[in-house]
Amino acid sequence: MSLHLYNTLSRRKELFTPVDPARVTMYVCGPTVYNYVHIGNARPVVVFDVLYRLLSRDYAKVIYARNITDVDDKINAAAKAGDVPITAITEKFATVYRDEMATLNALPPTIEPHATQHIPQMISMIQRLLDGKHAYEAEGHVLFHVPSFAGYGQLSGRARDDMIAGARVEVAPYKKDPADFVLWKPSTPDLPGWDSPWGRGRPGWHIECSSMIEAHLGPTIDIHGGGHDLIFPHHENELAQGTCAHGGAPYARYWMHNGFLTMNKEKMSKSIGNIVTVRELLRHHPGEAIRWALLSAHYRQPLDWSDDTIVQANRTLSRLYGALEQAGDAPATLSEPPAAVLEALRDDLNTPRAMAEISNIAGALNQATGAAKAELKAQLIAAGSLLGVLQQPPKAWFEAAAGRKTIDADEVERLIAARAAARKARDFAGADRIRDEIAALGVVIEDRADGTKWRAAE
RNA sequence: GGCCGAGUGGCAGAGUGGCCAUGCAGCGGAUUGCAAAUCCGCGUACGUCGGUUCGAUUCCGGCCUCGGCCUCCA
Repeated sequence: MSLHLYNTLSRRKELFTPVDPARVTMYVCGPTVYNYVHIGNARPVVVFDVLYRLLSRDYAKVIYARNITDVDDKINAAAKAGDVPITAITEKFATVYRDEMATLNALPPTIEPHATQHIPQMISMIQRLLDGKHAYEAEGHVLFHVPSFAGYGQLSGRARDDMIAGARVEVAPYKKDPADFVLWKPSTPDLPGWDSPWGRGRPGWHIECSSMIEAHLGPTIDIHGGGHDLIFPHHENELAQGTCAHGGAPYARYWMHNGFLTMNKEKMSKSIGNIVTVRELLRHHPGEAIRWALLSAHYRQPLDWSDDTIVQANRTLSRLYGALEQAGDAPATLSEPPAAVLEALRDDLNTPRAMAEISNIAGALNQATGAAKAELKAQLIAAGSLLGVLQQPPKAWFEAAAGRKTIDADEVERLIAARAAARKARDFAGADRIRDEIAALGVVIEDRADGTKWRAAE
């Protein structure tokens, strides 16, 4: 059992060794809850869910935290626009998010900390940064002083001069250094705010994650994950403030970042407007197919999303569920996941390779008989459990597909019975006519040894 | 401009210094009353120009194209 993970910090694959094998810690940046999430937002959730499943196999206790950012200017704007309280926005979308991610078969994280429930911890961390001369107060703001941390820039691989040269925003006049970032900012009376030693205000974005990590996971965590775009500035800043608040102790040992989902080769983003929401996709496709599609490319590679992506994923899953279905009578013995699948995932979460192995198992299962059939079926299910797929009864998969098409099952059954009668009478022309009627209902039938089965056509 | 990543067959997408990826679609065959499902087989795939090598899609260099980050962003 040797897990290798690509570490953004070192820019290479490294053997994973936790600080404490009895308590493995992992933190992934979650959503700011002000709107429905798009399919790109779901990628890290699904990717790190696979990692969580893999770690949970090998370590007795894995603490996985995924935060909810529920204080943010965009939330304030959304509340104002809808003329509703802030919490009406955050509670609604946090619930929607949780439900949607569950539909994608993502296990609930161990902890889902909310930013607003950790204000005292943030104030405490900011105070420590002030005491250590890593931060200063200016015009009601508290800012992290970047030059106070020599290691700044190591995660994103940026030199300070480049950052200053490339800065595309106006530098606030109260900053001692252009790279300094906000830990605490003042709130006007109409905005959410908390009392602090620096007046009524609210936290900056970066300090939220660091404080929640400290509160729930400890000063040094094993794995910190998120989308590629968070490397700079968010994770670079987290790394700086977290390290400085802990007297130089390492903040996170393995930094992992998933690549982007693109739409026509362009980043999917709310500001560009080329987004597809998870909510919309779930109207037409099973969550499991969305999950399969998200895992069909290696997590660090870009993945171009199109209608075809999800259609292909759906068909592939139908083939796999078909293999399980025809093995229906074989008792599913308990099985360890096949070594090849495990090996692929332990090589920096190579999900496409794992999927290729799964396809091979399905092919073997389709041909197997007797004990081999039971064993292969169990292997397929065990392999699927690592990826978070193939865990429902095949029947449920195919019925759900039919359910999305609003098919009259009674009518289909009636026609199948009529066709069976015609076939028995060797009236094949009549049988074929009935099959055309069935096809017209959007149903495909299969004559099998144990009778005629039907499923929804695409 | 700085930093980073990518270019593989009709599509998606792994991987490798010489031999099958895998899936979807297509074609041919087996099977079937006919289908469907399944199985078997098929298709001069590795952006481009050089270099190293007995041999490069894989290593090295140049070039072209595309994308990401540079304080909103998964």
